[in-house]
Amino acid sequence: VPAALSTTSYALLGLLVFDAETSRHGLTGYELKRRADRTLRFYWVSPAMSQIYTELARLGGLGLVESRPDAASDGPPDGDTAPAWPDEGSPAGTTDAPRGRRYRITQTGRAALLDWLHDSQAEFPVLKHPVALRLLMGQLLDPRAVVDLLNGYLDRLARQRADLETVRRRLGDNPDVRHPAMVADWGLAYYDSEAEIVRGLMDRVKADTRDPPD
Amino acid sequence: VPAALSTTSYALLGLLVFDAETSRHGLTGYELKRRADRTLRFYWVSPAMSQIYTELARLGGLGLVESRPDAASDGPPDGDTAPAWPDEGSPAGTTDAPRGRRYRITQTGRAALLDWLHDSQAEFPVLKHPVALRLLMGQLLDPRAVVDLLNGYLDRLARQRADLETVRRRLGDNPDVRHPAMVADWGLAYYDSEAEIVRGLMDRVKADTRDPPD
DNA sequence: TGTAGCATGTAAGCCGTTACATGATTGA
DNA sequence: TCAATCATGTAACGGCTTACATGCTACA
Repeated sequence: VPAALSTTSYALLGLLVFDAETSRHGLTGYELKRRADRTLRFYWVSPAMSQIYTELARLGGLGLVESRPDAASDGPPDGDTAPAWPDEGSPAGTTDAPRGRRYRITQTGRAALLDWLHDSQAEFPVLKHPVALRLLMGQLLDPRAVVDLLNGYLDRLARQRADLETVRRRLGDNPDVRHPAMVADWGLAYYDSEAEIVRGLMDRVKADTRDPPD
Repeated sequence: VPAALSTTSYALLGLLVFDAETSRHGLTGYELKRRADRTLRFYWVSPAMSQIYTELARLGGLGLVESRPDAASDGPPDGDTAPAWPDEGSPAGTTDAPRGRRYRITQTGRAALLDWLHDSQAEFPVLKHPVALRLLMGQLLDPRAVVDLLNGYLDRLARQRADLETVRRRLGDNPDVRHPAMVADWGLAYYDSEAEIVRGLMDRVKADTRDPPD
């Protein structure tokens, strides 16, 4: 029954849940950031490092995540024997100089995430589209500048799509990541549609240039 | 050569430019808000009233907009005779109780907007998509809940599309608003594509439910 | 030896929201 | 006369970014 969290908090909890299902050590803030860069950024945002740490501190305060000093950074790749979750106060003498902290979602955190997934009406997406915004004022520009604007966008779009494609390939058809794969496909289809629309708009601009020179 | 402005500032300047080309009185903060609600919100955001006023004050301070007290609120619809831009210090005695302020873009403002349109590389759009974010964690949910989520989104999408369609209709094929019309068409195509993608995803979720029950 | 990556944090500040306060005008 | 709309603003605060500060490890 925690106080209201931001959507970004839940997004991070989501990343931690995924990790919990595939490993036992938890994630450092740094790793969390990289995961956010890999997937979250396409559908939400990838928070700044500094925000990740503040967020982690907040979630920790609420008991939604727990953290331990990271002593076990790459010991031998033992299957089972190593302590997966070392205790806070490590036995006296072992000054292992822990290099960081590893965070795991707690049961409470899991419950909070589930609550959010269930009873919160998902808000309508917010799109901040600088290209569309500029096109809106296209009559202030030379048609060539408008075409350049749209071409620039197509380039970025292609690069973004390629990045997402890489992510998608890594997911493969593993049923464990069926939903992430669906969302990646969504993103790819979105980029494709966007590119097609923009190409259409470019044609329109070019046609307007030939026919009625304003 | 003004200090850096936020994109939202330029968006408001854009609305003021449009107004300047079709009227001579300028806009009140309130009217600006309504225009933002009509178009800006689909591709950017519609700022809160309070922000519009603060933004207007800032732009005024930079000399990018000018404002006058609003005395001429709907006099007779005279074509030409009425003073379109009353002086600040109105003649002594006329205590017309100006109900507000009307803002117009200045030449400097226009130049700043043009500069921005020309030499700023348009950033890549930012999409904050709560539905995609939730779908990402779909394995934590009952497939039925996932379908509900997507259905809810389809509903909202249809409503949003209808709103934008209304806007689009008003623009018609008037060449003066060719670019706003293009952007509206872009939005409509985007909503259509989004709906199609989501329907596809729903089918996938349903198929997954029938075949491998996880 | 130095650069890149790993790792964590604090401080300042911007952008934007909600809540609050105020008051005039219009029309049912 | 009451509600809705027009109209303008201030205050508090949340979320997030950039800039800054620190230090370790791996490797070329």
